Amino acid sequence: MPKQHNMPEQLFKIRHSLAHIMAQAVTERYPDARPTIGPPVENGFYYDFAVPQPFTPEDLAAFEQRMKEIIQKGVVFQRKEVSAEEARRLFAGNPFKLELIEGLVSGAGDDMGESEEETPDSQSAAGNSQSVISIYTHDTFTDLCRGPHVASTREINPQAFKLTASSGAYWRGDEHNPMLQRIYGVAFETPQELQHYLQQVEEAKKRDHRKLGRELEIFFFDDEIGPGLPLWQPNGAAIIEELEKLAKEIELKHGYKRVRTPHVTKEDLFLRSGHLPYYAESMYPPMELDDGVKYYIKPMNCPMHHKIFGSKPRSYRDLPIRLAEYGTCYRYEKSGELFGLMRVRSMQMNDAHIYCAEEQFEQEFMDVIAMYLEYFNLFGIDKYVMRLSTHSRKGLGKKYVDNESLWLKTEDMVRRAMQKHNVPYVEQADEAAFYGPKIDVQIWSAIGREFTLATNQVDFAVPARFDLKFTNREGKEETPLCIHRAPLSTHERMIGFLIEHYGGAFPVWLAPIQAVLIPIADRHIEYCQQVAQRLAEIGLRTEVDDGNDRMQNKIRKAQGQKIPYMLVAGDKERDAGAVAVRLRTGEDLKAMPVEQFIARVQPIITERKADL
RNA sequence: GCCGAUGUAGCUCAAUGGCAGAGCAAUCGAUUUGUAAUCGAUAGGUUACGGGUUCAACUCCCGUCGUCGGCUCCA
Repeated sequence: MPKQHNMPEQLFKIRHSLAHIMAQAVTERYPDARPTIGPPVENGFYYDFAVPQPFTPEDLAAFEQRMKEIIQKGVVFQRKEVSAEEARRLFAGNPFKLELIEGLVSGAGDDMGESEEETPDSQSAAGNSQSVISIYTHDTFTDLCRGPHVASTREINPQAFKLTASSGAYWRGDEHNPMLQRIYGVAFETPQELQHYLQQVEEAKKRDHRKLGRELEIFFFDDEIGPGLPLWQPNGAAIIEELEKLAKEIELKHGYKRVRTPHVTKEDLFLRSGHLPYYAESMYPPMELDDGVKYYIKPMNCPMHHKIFGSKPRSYRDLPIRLAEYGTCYRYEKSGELFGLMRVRSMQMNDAHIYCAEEQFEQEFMDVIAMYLEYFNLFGIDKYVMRLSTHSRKGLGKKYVDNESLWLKTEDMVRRAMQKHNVPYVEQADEAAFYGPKIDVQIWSAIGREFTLATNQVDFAVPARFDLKFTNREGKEETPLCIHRAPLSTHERMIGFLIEHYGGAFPVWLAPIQAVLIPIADRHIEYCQQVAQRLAEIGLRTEVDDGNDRMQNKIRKAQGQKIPYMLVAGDKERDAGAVAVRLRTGEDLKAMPVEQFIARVQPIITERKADL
């Protein structure tokens, strides 16, 4: 996603000006530091510096203090337009600024670090010759900048910002470029808004799936097993089972057939698919057998499914053919990219491949979109963005299959299908798969990191590499299109997301433990076990808390585990064949016969309702 | 992979070069309780791992591994 600057004008100016003030503080303390770019961003701002030594936490505290002093002086920001020569002279000691100036001169970009839209054809030369170079000066500091800025630092509340972090960042976001040091700040108009934001961040940390996953005993990582390789505890496995059950039901309804494929395969398969050598760095290294044949652990399932499609002659009458598998894949993600369950090295994908004729494409593609919406509606997921990810011309032959007309054609197919069915989406160039455009569903983790949850991809290239064919109406051989889709993402990312989405309080059908039986005294344990047995008969995941705690503490523990139903049983309930039902919301439904509880719960589970 | 921070009991955290501790969890005992913490006792550690400095290292230094915050990348 590009950085969106849809914040109010004044806030934009405050944040942008704070970035300049920070640059002043930094260059005062470290005259060797070379400021590069420093834009406002969501919730604040950052500035990247080229420095000989990375900043320390003490540096940040000192910068923040100095910034407050500068703000309190009430200095003004002054804009001045300069010629290219003057700009070059002013920033002669700063190669990064000089690069920016050359960019401005050639009309390629600005000091916000944003590249202009990649539309070389439509781009007239108009902006180039007359691009304005402006500088802003406040106090002792002058920066190359488009602006706008506050008129005076009196518009900035010195108590309404905070420097939060420093980290490395590559110049212009390219890992082949030198690494700069970035300082992040958060900033608002008032101290109250800052406090509110900081509190929100604290609240979000409580929903973090890494924290909840441990507390709720859903999954964990172990040093001896390896980074990015989660172990699913019984609670996590219960969630997985439910998701697979859901997927199988829905996919059956949508005409999918289930297949199973091996986890390892000869190198030849991935050479054929084109993943090797291109994708090799994201794959676990091969194992070489005695005869010198290399085998890889699969990073995706598609080539295997292609083989199944190609295993016999296909007629147009057979299409579309939809092959589904919860395939287990392994990807050697770079160590620094791992992130709890959201980014792992072993994963189980809600994968399927749909082979269809071109005239069937729209219906198949939209059926997948409908499936997404069906799932999202079920989970109550509404904070997502559907993104049409398209190719870029400069990536043709490198990141993307080199066939521009097919790209344009398939992108248009997707675009028209989405528009015709009124599904909102945004478009993002240069994010496509190497074999075709796709609809990605973007979501955000509790701490605000963006991920692709589900994906729906067009593949106009790989079926041909596998010589996939069907016989069309005219008796001629034709290559099918392939749709790769994963509406439920991978178990790992989906469950990571769902933990945060529900804050650990899963709907009953997904809850790892659906009801806990709480005996009031030891003499009620046996009765509780009988009830638990009965509940197990209808498929409820139940436990009896026969521990030595008092009932109150058992409730507290169940509450902490976010178990939907707490079923309390004492003398009265035992004698009446009843349980006293307490919901995790705190609501007390009082005693009811066990069969009445079952009658309440069963439809909630089978219909996968959100309520308790 | 890169930059930085960080790693103490299952979990959350103390101990700033001088005997490694607390709360929760666990185990045992007592209690038998009516809707968010009953009481007591016990056990739990080669302070991530490997080197080094020092009379003495959880503490200082170096390396490895993991984790966290970013960058890059992605289901």
